[in-house]
Amino acid sequence: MTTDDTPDTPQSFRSTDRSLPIALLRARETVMGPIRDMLTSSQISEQKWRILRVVAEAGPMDQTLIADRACLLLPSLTRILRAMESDGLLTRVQHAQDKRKSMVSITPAGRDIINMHAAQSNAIFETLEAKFGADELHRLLDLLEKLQDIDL
Amino acid sequence: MTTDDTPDTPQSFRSTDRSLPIALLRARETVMGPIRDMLTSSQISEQKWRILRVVAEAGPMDQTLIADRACLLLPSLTRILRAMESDGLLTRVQHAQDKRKSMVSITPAGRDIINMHAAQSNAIFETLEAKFGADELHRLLDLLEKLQDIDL
DNA sequence: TATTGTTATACTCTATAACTATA
DNA sequence: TATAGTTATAGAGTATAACAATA
Repeated sequence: MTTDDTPDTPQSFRSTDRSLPIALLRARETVMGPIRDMLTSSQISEQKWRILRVVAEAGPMDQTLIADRACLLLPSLTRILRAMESDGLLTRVQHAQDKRKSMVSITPAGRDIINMHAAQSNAIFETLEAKFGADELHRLLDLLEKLQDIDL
Repeated sequence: MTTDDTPDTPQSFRSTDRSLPIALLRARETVMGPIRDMLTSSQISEQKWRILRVVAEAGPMDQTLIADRACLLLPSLTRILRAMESDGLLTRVQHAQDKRKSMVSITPAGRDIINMHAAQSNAIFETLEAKFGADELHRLLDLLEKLQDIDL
């Protein structure tokens, strides 16, 4: 067939640069480079780092909320929290009213991990601000914050 | 000590909403929700989907470049490409000049997978455009594209 | 009945190093 | 010597379902 309504190579897709999931992933890989170097030195995985940041920020919270804020599934979180509790970075106590829940808090040792990386983490952010542009960086963060709340 | 220059709970970190790696991850999770539903129905992993998109877009390319564009490590890529080749979605041929390289191309069957999801994928994008705002979505994509190229 | 969290299981991806072959 | 890709291996995360305790 020389005439064909369904060509083999249709122009039906955006370039991957304009694919939001791929663009978000590539951008994240760029930013995570120096963060990974930082975390490798203290044997903390990216997931544990997110959990520490989330719990340090919002105080005692239940696991369903941690899973949501740190982008982890509950079964993964169960395993990771068990390890972090046994390393003394977090504590879990049963909720007084709703005994199904366990409330997770950060310990001083957990906070030490965060403080230990505060200077380096802020330096990475400042470098990014300088190279990317402070205005654009904050505009990007605004847009990402808004995107998180879209219901698809 | 009642006076202490290094408080236990220093305000030294941005909120996680303003942490670029976490914000990028949360935003991506939001967008990936419907995409995951779509891919589950055809048994294609996110990684395979990225590889198909990248290779379909740029034609025959070597594996190091695919790894870069699809955000995968070479050892992971080796395994995934072996499976995809055996499923008939891609072909690999040794580069004529540089015999260390193997050039990867998409097959008609691979392109079928892409075409099969084109309508649904575009519908997801259009929903997003409607809910998020077309202008802001394109501004976000511009910023992400710029961020990918920052050297940290 | 629904929700919170755990366990079980199979699979996949990650990360690193060591290796082959080619340049 | 350096690069492209493979293999090996250990570890970690993902995804789903089934389950116990509690609401």
